[in-house]
Amino acid sequence: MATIIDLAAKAGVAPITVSRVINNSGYVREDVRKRVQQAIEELDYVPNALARGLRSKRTYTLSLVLTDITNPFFTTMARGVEDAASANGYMLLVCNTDEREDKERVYLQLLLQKRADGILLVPSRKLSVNADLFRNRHTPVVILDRRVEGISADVVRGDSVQGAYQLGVLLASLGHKRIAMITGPSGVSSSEDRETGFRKAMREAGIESTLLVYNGYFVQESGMEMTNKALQASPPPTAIFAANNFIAIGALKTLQAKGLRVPEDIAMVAFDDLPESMVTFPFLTVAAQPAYDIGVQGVRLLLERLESEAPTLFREVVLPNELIVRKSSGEAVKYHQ
Amino acid sequence: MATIIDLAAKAGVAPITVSRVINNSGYVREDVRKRVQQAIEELDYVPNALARGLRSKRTYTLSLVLTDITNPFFTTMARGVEDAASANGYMLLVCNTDEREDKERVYLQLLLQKRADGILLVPSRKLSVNADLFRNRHTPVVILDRRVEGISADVVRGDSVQGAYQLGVLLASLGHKRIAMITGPSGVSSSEDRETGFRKAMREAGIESTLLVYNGYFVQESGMEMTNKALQASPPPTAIFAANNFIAIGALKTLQAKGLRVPEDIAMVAFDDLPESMVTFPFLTVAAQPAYDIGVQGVRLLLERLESEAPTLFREVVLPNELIVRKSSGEAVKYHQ
DNA sequence: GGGTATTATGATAACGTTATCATATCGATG
DNA sequence: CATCGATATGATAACGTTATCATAATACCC
Repeated sequence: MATIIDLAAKAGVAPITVSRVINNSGYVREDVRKRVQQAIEELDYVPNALARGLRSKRTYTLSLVLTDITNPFFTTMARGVEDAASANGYMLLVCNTDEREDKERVYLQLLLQKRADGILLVPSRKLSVNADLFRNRHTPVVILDRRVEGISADVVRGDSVQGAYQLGVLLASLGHKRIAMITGPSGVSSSEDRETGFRKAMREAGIESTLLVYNGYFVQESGMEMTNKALQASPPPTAIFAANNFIAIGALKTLQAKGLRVPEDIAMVAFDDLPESMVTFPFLTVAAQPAYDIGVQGVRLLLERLESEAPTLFREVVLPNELIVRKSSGEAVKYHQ
Repeated sequence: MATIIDLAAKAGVAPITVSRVINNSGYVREDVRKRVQQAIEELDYVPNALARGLRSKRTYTLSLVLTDITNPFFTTMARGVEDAASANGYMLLVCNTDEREDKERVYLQLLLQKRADGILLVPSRKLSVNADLFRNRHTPVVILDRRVEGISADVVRGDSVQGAYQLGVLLASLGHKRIAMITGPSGVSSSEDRETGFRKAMREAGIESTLLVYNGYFVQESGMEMTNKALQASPPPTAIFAANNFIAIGALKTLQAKGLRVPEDIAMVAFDDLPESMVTFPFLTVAAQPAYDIGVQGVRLLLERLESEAPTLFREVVLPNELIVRKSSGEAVKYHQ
């Protein structure tokens, strides 16, 4: 493969002059530039990003480490990250941790090795065992979607407390007194924050004491299991709050299997909307997070820090959710418990 | 950041010995290995993958260029690629082209610059304007999901002809005589192959002359538009074949908006299943492609070529689809046209 | 026309690692 | 004990690029 040395020989200049042409830096006379560009064409030259990165200490690569690439919420977020990155001349590396801290560690180490200019991370746990990887390193990090302790970084996330609170207020206002919350694991901030917000709404409505809470995982099967358990409670809930989209779909499946209609027999609300393109008949009432925007803002903060326009203190950007009321939350409840 | 030179100084050995420890290559005495490993710990060393790749000409990175990361079919395929890559010690770079050849070109150029060891490509067109990028380069390429002309590469794809044929046979056997096919653009092999397979079934059933064909794009909006047009035909179709999942969802939306019930008023079949985790009540009859497996097989062929166990000739792996009959295709039609 | 700023080009070294070749030690073998 | 293969370590150069510093040519100003 041709190198700038070959190009330099062909164009009759020094390698560094070729470098100047490629990078559009420094001074190059117009006719020299033409000669070099012609040599580039003729030799079918492809710059070696490894050598460039090694010498210049900039790879123009960002990396995104997230927990579940099959979840449309994260796919959308990733799209936001990608668009913002590529608009600024950066490539994006995406890694998937399956919510596992060991995989997270392996990937973060690999990314540090590759000298990505910056990292966007959806941490799998609030208390990260991988926080140590970032100490004494100058690779800047932005935390997305969740809070984490022990990592000095900017944070961009949706307002889980507020979104869950709104959904709770809605259910309470519809007259529900016995509500089940099916959520992710404790130790994950989004899960905990949604519980906090929802509890607050319950407390204000005076029905916190009858609240049923089930902790599981942010996947469909877990949604099914938790729903099964919730339905066995006595008295059973008249409404369910699912803490993310996959849990919600699992719940709907279980309800359908049991012959329970939504919202006639039981009401449902959930966190995270599904993309319009994937749902034939949207009917879940949700707190929709600005997934795409979380990604875009994350890149903005990261690039500011790379170009050292950022303040020394770390920032936390909390974006509001949108409450979308559809069929699944139903009408006001007409009966007593 | 610490380098192997620092480590060497600390451990009292030559840099190359440190390299041997890190790579587990050559001979190193046990006590020396221990000393070096301790130095690695103490200095919190992270190898520089840029320098490694530059010198050794191997980056242990594969890249995947696909057309639509928001489509669960491709997400699943990407999962297969990722799992297979990481199981073999390779990282994965994923790029999204939005079916645009200009974006495809930019990304392929970047990947060549980064010296990815191999590329997995879902080409946006059958006649690729970017084929030239691979000539006289030794970066091996595997084409996924589609056929392409002018690129010397292994190919792994689902059998679009067969899948579409099966769906066509099914609809014909149910008694449909007037069927609309809503598909992607001509010039994309998957789109064309599905038309070929479907037409074959129609021909064999003696109803090719009444077939309605609409070309659009593999996105929801296009599915809506094509369905609208199809319904205006005279006589209107009694069944629709959607050539991918997003087109199908668009069609369902339009049918619902018009108050048409599926399958009672009009039957539907489609290509590509949606993941179980995303659909509450699966009811589309589909030809499901082995998306995950396409990814896995692609990596296998690529790695074989990297380790030069592959034959000189290029291989084409065509995986069968699974016909999943659900509600949307309905019962046998009881009426005449 | 002498001095200064701007434009243009290059020599050299360095980024951090490993390929290649060289050399030394050790144990086993007959 | 001479020989040989296995074990162990290192010196040197190279991968392809750009940072840094130096120098030359040109333009500009009073």
